[in-house]
Amino acid sequence: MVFDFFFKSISRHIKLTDEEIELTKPVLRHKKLRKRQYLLQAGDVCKVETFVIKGCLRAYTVDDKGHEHIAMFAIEGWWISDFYSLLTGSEASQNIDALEDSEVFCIEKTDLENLYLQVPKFERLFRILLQNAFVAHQQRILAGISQTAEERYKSFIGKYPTIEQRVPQHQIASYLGITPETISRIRKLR
Amino acid sequence: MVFDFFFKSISRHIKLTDEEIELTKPVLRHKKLRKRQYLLQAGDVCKVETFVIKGCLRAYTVDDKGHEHIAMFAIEGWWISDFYSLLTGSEASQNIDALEDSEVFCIEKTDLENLYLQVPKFERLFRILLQNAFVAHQQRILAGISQTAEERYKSFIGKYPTIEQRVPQHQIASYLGITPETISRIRKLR
DNA sequence: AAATGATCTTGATGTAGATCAATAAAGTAA
DNA sequence: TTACTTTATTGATCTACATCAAGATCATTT
Repeated sequence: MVFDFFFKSISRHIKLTDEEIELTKPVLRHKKLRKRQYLLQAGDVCKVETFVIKGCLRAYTVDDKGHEHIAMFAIEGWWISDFYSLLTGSEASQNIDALEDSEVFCIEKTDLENLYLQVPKFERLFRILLQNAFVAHQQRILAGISQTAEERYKSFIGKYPTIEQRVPQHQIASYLGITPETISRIRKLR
Repeated sequence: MVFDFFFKSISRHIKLTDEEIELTKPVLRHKKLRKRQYLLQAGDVCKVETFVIKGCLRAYTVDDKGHEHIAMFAIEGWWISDFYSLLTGSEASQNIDALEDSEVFCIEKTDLENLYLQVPKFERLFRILLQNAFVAHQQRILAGISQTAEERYKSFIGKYPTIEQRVPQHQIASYLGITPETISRIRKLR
């Protein structure tokens, strides 16, 4: 059953009763995405928070020179959205698309807000997830301002070996703020 | 009264009843810091989340070459801690100190966790603050991987004019991941 | 008031990593 | 099977920014 992975995932942080599980199911919209398919395009408004059941997605901006800059990857068990757009209702600056054939659950913003009230444990869940994101973000920022390209690349591999194996190197380059050529050269020297 | 600024600040996000305010007051430990005084030193465990009433603090790491890298500033109304250390109880990698004579409220981790249960609105408050931090962090990350030193500096000035006026330029350089010399040169060309 | 330290500026030089370009290899589609 | 696209590699060159060093200005302490 598609729900199983979702509830097993969140059980790491909150324990739901059977009734709470039943309250939650209706707000989860199951969706399949083919490789390269957009979940969100810059300029549209991001209406949903998305949980990845299977596959791999990315959120990224495109600058005026046409270069992509990856804000985040999301694999099984992770959440993804253009959070600013979702929060404020403004146009998304980020695109989100699938790097592999994927399956996700989408939750409408309003449904999520109702869920916070009906099942306050979700308020706790998202606080915890946001706490973890805070730490990860801060480490990424500090890495960006204090480490060399090589250090950041090696640390990425150490932290996210799964992602490194699944996504093309130039995507990782774009996440780290370096060029694919530089990654290639780092790899050559062992 | 020192409490006033605190409750006025958080009222932007949550409305507390008088009873809830009285429940909250006892966990706020008022503290004065002199310029350069440490609130936390790397290696110690961060036990408190801190609200800035007055003044300006910074959280930063020091690398093996002795260079400082500023994770965040905090002025009036902002919160600061080594969040990873606070969360996990591990040794702090960050130092926190005062850039000006300052006044703060410290909340013990355990007190905060009790507060989440006694006054669930605090769960909501911190979820909201963490949401805002998420957005700010992501913007800072994308700036770091997609913009030049000049673009990041100008955008910093636009976003945090107060901090730019209060804090020495080399601190801002250290926050942006550039050298003080480069900032000086950027400023010279208008 | 003198002394010490912090901050900012300016110039000379060095370098990590970007850019550009060409090729090869691997995937995917017709 | 061929054709087309995506991905990775390698070399040559360029540049944004760091590093090093010296001097000037400003603030803080005694």
